[in-house]
Parts: sequence; C-alpha cells; structure tokens
Amino acid sequence: MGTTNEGERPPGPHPTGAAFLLAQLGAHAAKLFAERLVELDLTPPQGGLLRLLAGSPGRSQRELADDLGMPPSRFVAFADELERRGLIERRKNPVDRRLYAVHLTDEGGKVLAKLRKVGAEHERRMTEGLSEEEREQLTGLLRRLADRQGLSPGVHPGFRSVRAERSGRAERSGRRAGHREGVPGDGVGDGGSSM
Amino acid sequence: MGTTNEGERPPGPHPTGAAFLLAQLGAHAAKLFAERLVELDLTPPQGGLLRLLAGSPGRSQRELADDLGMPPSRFVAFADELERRGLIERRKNPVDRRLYAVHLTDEGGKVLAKLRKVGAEHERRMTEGLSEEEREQLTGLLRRLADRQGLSPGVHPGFRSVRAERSGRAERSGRRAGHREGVPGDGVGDGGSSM
DNA sequence: TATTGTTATACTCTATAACTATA
DNA sequence: TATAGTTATAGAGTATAACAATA
Repeated sequence: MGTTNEGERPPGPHPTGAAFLLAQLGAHAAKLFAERLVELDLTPPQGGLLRLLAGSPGRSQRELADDLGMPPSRFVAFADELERRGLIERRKNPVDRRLYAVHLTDEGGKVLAKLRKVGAEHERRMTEGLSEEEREQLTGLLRRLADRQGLSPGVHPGFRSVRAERSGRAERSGRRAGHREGVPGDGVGDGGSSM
Repeated sequence: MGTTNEGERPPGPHPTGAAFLLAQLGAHAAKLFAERLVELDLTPPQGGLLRLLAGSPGRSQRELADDLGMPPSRFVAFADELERRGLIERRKNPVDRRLYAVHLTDEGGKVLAKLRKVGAEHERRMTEGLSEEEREQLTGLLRRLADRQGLSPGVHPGFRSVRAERSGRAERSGRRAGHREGVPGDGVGDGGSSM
C-alpha cells in the first residue's frame, strides 16, 4: 500500500462504505442548508419551528420544545427572538392559563413560503447529477433505510457545527405514540427541524 | 383543532426529499457510530486520527489538525490524551526541529484493528434490509453525489461533540516528559471502515 | 520574518436547577 | 402536589490570540 504523503489530501485508503458516505453527505447537506437559511436570517431550528407551526398551530411551548429536542428553558429565548421579529406570536390559552398557544403570524407565513422555496432548491442542489429515475431510486432506498432504522419522519437530531452566526441547535428526540393534526395548506419543501 | 395533542410525533406533512433523508440518516449514522466507539473509549475524531496515522504516519500536528478540521491549538490536548493512553507517539523531526512526527504505537494499531471491526459492523447495521445488489446500488449513487458535491474522501466535517466521558486534565505544567524514540514500521494496513 | 507547537484567555453555548403562577 | 413558563447560574467546549523555539 502506497503510503506516500505528498499533497494535502488525507492519504491512504479511505472508507468508502455506505455508512460513511451517508454521514459525510448528511453533514454536507445540513451545512449547505444552514448556509442557505442565512439568507432568510434563520437557523435550522428556527426554520423547523416555522414548519412545525404551519403543520399544527397553537401548541404549547413545552410540546414544541420537545419536538425540536430542546429543553423548555431554552425554548423561551428561542421563541422570544422569533416573536420579536414578528414571525410567531404567543396567545394565552383561556382554558388553562398556564399555557401559551404558539402561532405563526402572517409575516411568519411569508418567511415560511420562502423557506420552502429554499428547501426545494436545496433538494435539487443535493441531487444534481442524477437522472429523474436515479433520484427516485435513491430516495426510495433512503426511505427504506430510514424506516428500518426507526427514524420518524419530519424531525431529525441535528448536527451541530452549523454555526450560522446565530445560535440554536437541536438534539435528542422524545417520541411517543403517533397522532397527527391534519392542517391544510402545508406543502413543505424541505427542511427538518434542524437541517 | 385540538390544542393538546397526546401524540408527540410532529404533526403535519413532513419533508420527504432525498436531501432531508440524507441529513437524517447521516446524523443517525454518525450518532450510532459514536455510540459504538464508546466501547473502545474513543470519540469519532480520535478514531479518525488513528485511521489517518495508519494511512500516512509521521506527519506534523498541523497537517493532522487540518485534516481533522480542528485548530492546531486544540490538537495539542487532543493528542496529549491519546499519547497518554499509549495509542500514539510524537517523534521529533531531526531535520526540522520545530516539527513533531506523529505515529501510531503498537497499542494504537491494536485499537485501530478493533475500530475497523466496529466500522464493518456499523456498515452492516446501517444497510440492513437491503439486498446485496441494492447496497451496491445505493453506495454507487452516494459516491456519485459525494463526488459531485466535491466531498473529498476519507474525512468529513461532521465531527464534533461526543464527550470523552473521562477526562483527566487540569495539568497545568508542561508535560515535557521524555520522548521515547519509537520503533518504525507501523504495519497496519487499512481497510478504511472507520467513518 | 514565517512557521510549529504550545499555553492562556475569553467567549459561546448549553443544561440544571430554582422560582412564579396557575391548576 | 404537579405542570407551563421563566429566570439565573454554572459548566463544558471552543476559538482567538499571544508566546517561545526554530527555520
């Protein structure tokens, strides 16, 4: 095995398996997406919250924090920022006055629309070089793997290192039995809670 | 709509594109691999260094730090730990005495061998559910994407976090202990399955 | 003067644990 | 007593920059 070491590239044989490629491409995709989000002045978790609110408005901060994988204490400043920017709003729940109902504002809806556009572009950018058939082939295989690995759709534990100058991160996931809230008008281009 | 939904699964439509799946599966793969590495008392970057050293021994700390994507200042404590555990060693470069030549020790080679075994298992674990043909298909597609995205093989930037659980630091004094002249011949081939 | 290895400092980010107000 | 939201504190981890030795 030639272990000559001249250039800057990491020399020697490299891992080439699917697992490594997945990790590499996944980190790349997350990083690229985070960079695109900067245009909207959003971090991945922030984008994730907007998407979440579009899917099911009016939930409590604790629930949302759980979905985003952050402690409730951290969610406060997180939501403060977005509320200050007029993208979301807190409404007091009249029934249980301990709870807030978090909603998307009109402005938040506009930003979300842009977010989806960015997500769609990101999807194309990541799969460029593949034919339509190959793209479907790939997506199918990935979906099977994700299912096999028990990854629930919609949210994934975030990569860190996505320093888009603004803070924000997500990790950990608390899953429970499934039950969804069908809310119309949510196409969702792309963008996980933290991708 | 019911504000309080009992189910915790994020409601509403979810992103299903290849980009999202890549990020999700990539994070999952990295996390799973990191968990396996705990058995060897290694973090992903530590494993990465061992693999790097097997591929091309004797390089300078700066070079290695660059490959691992960490600032040279951080590499110092990073290497200190592995040297303390006897997995790597620093040898002074007689030609340019500013440089260290970092090498794998025999013990480090043994750990690397285990690391590769873990990597191979991880590869199987991540691709289970696919036929041999599908696995090759997937790997081929991923490799094309990685190439298209300009990702150089061997190292990826997803490294970070992953605490080393036990940290015996707080050594203010310089370590300046004797540098043992190591033995040449790190006969560790490479399989390259260490993410 | 430039570069390697190193140390020291400052800063960012985070979770943990109180504290309040409701229930 | 338990829970949602909040605040405050402390700790981990990081990069930045300064420094000494060598080129």
